[in-house]
Amino acid sequence: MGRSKLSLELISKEKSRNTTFQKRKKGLKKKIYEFSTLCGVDACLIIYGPKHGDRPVEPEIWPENSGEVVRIINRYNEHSKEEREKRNLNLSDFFLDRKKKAEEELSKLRRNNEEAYYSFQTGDDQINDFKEDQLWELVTSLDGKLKFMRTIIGSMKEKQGLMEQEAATMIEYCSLIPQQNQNPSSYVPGMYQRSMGLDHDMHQQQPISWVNPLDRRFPNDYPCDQKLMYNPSPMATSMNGMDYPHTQFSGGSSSNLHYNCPPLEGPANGAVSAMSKRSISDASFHQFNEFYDFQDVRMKHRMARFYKF
Amino acid sequence: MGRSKLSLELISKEKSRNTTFQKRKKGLKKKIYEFSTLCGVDACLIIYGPKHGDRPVEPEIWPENSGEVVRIINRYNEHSKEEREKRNLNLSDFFLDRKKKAEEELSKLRRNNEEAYYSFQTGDDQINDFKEDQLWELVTSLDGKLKFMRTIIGSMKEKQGLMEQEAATMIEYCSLIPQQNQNPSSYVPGMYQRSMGLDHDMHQQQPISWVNPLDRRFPNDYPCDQKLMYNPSPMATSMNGMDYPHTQFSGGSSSNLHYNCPPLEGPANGAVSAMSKRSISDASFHQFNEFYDFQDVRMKHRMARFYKF
DNA sequence: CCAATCCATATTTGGTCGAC
DNA sequence: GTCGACCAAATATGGATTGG
Repeated sequence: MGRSKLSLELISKEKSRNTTFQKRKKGLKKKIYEFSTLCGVDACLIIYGPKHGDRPVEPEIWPENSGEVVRIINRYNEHSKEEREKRNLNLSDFFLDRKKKAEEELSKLRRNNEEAYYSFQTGDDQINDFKEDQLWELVTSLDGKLKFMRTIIGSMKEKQGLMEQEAATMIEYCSLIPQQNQNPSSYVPGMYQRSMGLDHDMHQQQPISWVNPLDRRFPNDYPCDQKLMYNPSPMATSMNGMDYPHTQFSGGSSSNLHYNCPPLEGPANGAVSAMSKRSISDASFHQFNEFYDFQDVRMKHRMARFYKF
Repeated sequence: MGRSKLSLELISKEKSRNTTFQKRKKGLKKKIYEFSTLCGVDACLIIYGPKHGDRPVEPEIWPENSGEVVRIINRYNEHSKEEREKRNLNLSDFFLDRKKKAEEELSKLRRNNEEAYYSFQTGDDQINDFKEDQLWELVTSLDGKLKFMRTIIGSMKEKQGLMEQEAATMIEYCSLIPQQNQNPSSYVPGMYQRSMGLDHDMHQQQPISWVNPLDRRFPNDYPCDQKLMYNPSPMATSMNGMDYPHTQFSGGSSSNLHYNCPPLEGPANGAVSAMSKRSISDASFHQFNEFYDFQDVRMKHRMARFYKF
């Protein structure tokens, strides 16, 4: 009988496909084992089998020791992160510095979160409970926020010709921020917050104001004209035209349901300086980042641009 | 001459080790390509070559597209995370069922997100841009939300003796939800949203109301007395005392800056039925979950209890 | 030194069959 | 049906050779 020639396309018959899967999987593992042994190199293999209909697919790995796999994956991630950073070398030092600091803070915060998480799981933490109505308020509020954001997004149709390189950089940046944090400096210093319509349990209240899109000034602590100051190739060329997010607040609607975020530090107090808008906390950005799904990814890019880059 | 038999140990001669490395690497990639194609499965390969003395080792991957590799790695990470979480199998069927459904939806949403992400990265998606002031509104709003939540949390001191087992289940549930989603059913059907104090670009507006903590009723579509209805061991025993989150909205403060979330479906329309509160969307929950950090994890637990369990 | 090619043989694997 | 074993063709690949 002998072996028939293979046709390099999906094997149609499920039965023989499964057989081939098993056989070749075995062969593959043997190959990679030999390879790794003979050449003395790190290698790993991840295989997702065809879903067997009922159970969720189990990944098959080589080496069997998943710790090894994680190690190699991390090594890879490290590498690709470095790659990413290398590609970002055409950013100005100004932005690189900001990025670096954010990353440092992030990893610290992540550690904190993990510690909190596990100390909780192991019962080292105390469990507090809350009033139902308060919890429901939160949900309601968040759903409202969501709806609001979607509406805003839906109304945002203007484009600014964001260059692809820039976009890639930003999405990369976003992908560096998969965690929330618990940094108390999560407030916008000196920035009055818009109300969420609930003053329950709030003690500090005062009218809020919001960004008036027509009242803009260029900040003087920020490179308004990137092209002149850095000319960092692709980024810079699309940097102009969006250097005025650091606006003073003024006018705008107000609510009788509100609260304010008192300034924590920084120069701002009362009138909001450009700096205070610049220094909006990482926490906020991270939460922003987490809060919206990929459909809203474009917004993230804009945020990243204003915030970090 | 022909081929000599291999000895399955590190090849000592650097020269021939390198040759073998090159040859077998190629063969391995071919194998995995065939494997993946023939069997139609996800697979990826990471190889670290021997360091060439001078330059840092470059990883070789298959598929060549590093995005694919990242996707598969993430899938693997997701999986191992879920594995870890499956250790808590001592849940009642009631909760297991809910958990399973949530997991399924989640993985679907993740897929969607990943697709969106990569289609974006490869430029298949369009890049839309937004107005700065709108973006800043969002940040401001989110920061305000954060502050609000912290204040609420600070004021929540009552405890209800949440049992540890229950807490573990909930944190597990929460940790299953690391992604946002783009499900349009993210709104609370029939639930009026509290305002965020911004009616810019909003077209549907009407006065909002919010949960009055004093106006509570027990819903009749929800197991008020878990102990009698299910008695699902550890969970149920702590279920009583928090079965009245499904309150009709009434009274409360209102804002002149607001919007509403129109009912999408379900029985609720106008007055909010208990059911409508029950059926608050997963999307909302996920976003809630993402929005707050571990310091606020206790709140998540309560949410999970009201929402899912 | 590297890469491509050749060659002969080592290995892999599709199809089949039998045990369970 | 799942598994392993078997068989023969298909592949992979050490090692030599060739061409830079």
